[in-house]
Amino acid sequence: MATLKDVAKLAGVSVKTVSNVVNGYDFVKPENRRRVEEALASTGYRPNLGARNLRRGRTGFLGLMLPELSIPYFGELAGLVLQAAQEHEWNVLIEQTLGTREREHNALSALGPHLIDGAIISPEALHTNDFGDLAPGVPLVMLGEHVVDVPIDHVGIDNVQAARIAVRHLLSLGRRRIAAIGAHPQRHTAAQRLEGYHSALQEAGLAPIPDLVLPALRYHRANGAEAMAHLLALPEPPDAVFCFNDLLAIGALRAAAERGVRVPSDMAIVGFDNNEESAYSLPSLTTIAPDKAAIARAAVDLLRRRIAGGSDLEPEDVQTPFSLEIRNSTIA
Amino acid sequence: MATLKDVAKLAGVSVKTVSNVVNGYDFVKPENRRRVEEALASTGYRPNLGARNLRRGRTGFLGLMLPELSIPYFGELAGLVLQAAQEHEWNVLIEQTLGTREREHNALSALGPHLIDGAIISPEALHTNDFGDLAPGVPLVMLGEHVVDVPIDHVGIDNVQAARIAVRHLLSLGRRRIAAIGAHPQRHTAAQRLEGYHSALQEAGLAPIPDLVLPALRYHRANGAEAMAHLLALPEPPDAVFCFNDLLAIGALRAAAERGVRVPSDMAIVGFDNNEESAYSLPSLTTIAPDKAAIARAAVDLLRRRIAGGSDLEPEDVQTPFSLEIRNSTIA
DNA sequence: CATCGTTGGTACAACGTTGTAAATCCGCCG
DNA sequence: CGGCGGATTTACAACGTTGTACCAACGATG
Repeated sequence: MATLKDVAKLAGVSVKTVSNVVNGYDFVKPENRRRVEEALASTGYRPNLGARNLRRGRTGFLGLMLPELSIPYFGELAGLVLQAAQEHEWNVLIEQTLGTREREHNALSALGPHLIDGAIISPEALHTNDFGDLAPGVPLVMLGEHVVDVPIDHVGIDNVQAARIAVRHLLSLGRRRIAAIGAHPQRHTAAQRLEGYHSALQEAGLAPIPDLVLPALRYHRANGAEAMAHLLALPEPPDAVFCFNDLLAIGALRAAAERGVRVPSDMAIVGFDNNEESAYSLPSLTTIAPDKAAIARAAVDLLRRRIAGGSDLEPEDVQTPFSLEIRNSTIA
Repeated sequence: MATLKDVAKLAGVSVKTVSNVVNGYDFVKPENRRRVEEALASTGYRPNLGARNLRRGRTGFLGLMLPELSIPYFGELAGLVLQAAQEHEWNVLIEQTLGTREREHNALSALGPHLIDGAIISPEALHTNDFGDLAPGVPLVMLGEHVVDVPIDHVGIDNVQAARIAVRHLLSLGRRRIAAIGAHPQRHTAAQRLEGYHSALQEAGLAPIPDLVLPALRYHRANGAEAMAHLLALPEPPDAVFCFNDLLAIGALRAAAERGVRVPSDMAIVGFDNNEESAYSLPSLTTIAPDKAAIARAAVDLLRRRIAGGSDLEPEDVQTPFSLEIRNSTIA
């Protein structure tokens, strides 16, 4: 593997001159530039990024920590983060936390200060005090969950409002017994979506029915199916369900179909995330559609700002837009 | 950020002694070891991996190049590769090629020799001669597509046999007009699956019907829907379809439903990949299920072998197991 | 008592790059 | 022709780590 030294020897100039050519420094005699470029080409020189970064004090890597790439939302988001990072010549190191606090903790400390210039983390189980001693000095952006009392940049959507809009949509269709699937004791986003759900009901003058609010330990399809089965076994089943993500909704859809419950006529369903698959389910899924590309861009931009600007900036909380994507699971 | 030097000064020993403690060298006086460990803890020392790798000549990174993380198959696969790599203390750098030859080319040359110890690539458009000058000396493992005349390790499944089994299954159900969706002029896997399709038909003594073999430029849901629409517009539509991946099948499922064609009674559908979503579609999708975890492990193992053993090893071609997952899109 | 091996420790160089400061070149002005 | 100033090039150090070679102390061995 050719180094600057090899190229320099071949071209008959100093190492630094080669470095200058490589880095686009202006004042190099045309003759020398030509010779160097020739030598560069003939050796197939590639800069050793490790050495370069050691010297420059940057690594050129961003860390991206998320629960699981196999979850469509995160797969889609990761792809967009990769694109956004690439536009600023960053490579991305992805770490899967599997949603456990321990793994999130590990990921945060393993991607030490020297490995990455900054990190984007989508936490599920992290606690406030996990941030203190970990990765000190590494700029961090949180996605989704907003741990309030830690001064960290955050990107997300207005979950309360989004949930409210979803439920209002169901109300506008005349549904009155509206269930919710996805309550969770620890997850902040779950609490927010629940709040939006409740406030929409209240706006409509409806009393909350505790039996219609179902928890979900995980947000997978199986959990949605299970919850829907439970709802359908109630003496008075709901006529609509708001699921806190699309996977839950897809599971719910299946459980309904298995029991001969027709969607949307007997049961309207709304999801959250707008996974690609949701446009193709049968029926297609009405869902809250966050602007994932905007989230990815905002996260990378916040990191850029903080990496450039230092750590004394006020933490920012960026709210990205979303929309309600109306499909056949609510209107045939 | 603390360095070895800082720790050494604090502990009152030489830099190397600290390095020795950090790296678990045996012969350090207990007293000194204690002092060093104390200093290590109090400074919160983290080794600078860049510098360490510069010194050691390895990077600790694997490259993973695939078309798009938002495609479920690749999202799931990437997650498993991450896990397999993590077991051997490798970090993974993911590069999205978006399936274009140019991007695949770039990815291959950008993740230069110094950035990664080896790469796993799932090519879609790469040509034979793209491998020559790129990343010389970087061990490479190819997934899926098998570019035959390049001596590179390869992991995949027996596509011909898998396709044959899928089509045999349809034949065993009494279907006789069996279509195929996913033919593609360049893709090697497409050719193999087509071959399996044809050979199964031949076994059954059926003549191939060219009109029933549909191409797909991309393997997305939309392409499957489009193809199915086309099939249903034929004067004599098929009674079954073998789709070359699950996304095509999901799209086909939807197009069928939109036209009131019942699956499986009017039309049986088989997919390929066993995406998680396919167990939850309506009806659930019969599909070829590759052992993705085995693929991920095999790829990482091949890389380990080659990184350790040198480049003069014979290229290996590992075939991983698969199974036919029978669900409701073929049997109600 | 000289020698030896083991244990414990150190100084130095090197990995490949780039910033700094200093050296050299060259045309041109006076 | 001496010298000035910009253009061009260079040597050197440094980033943080670890391998190599070497030194020192010590108890045991002959």
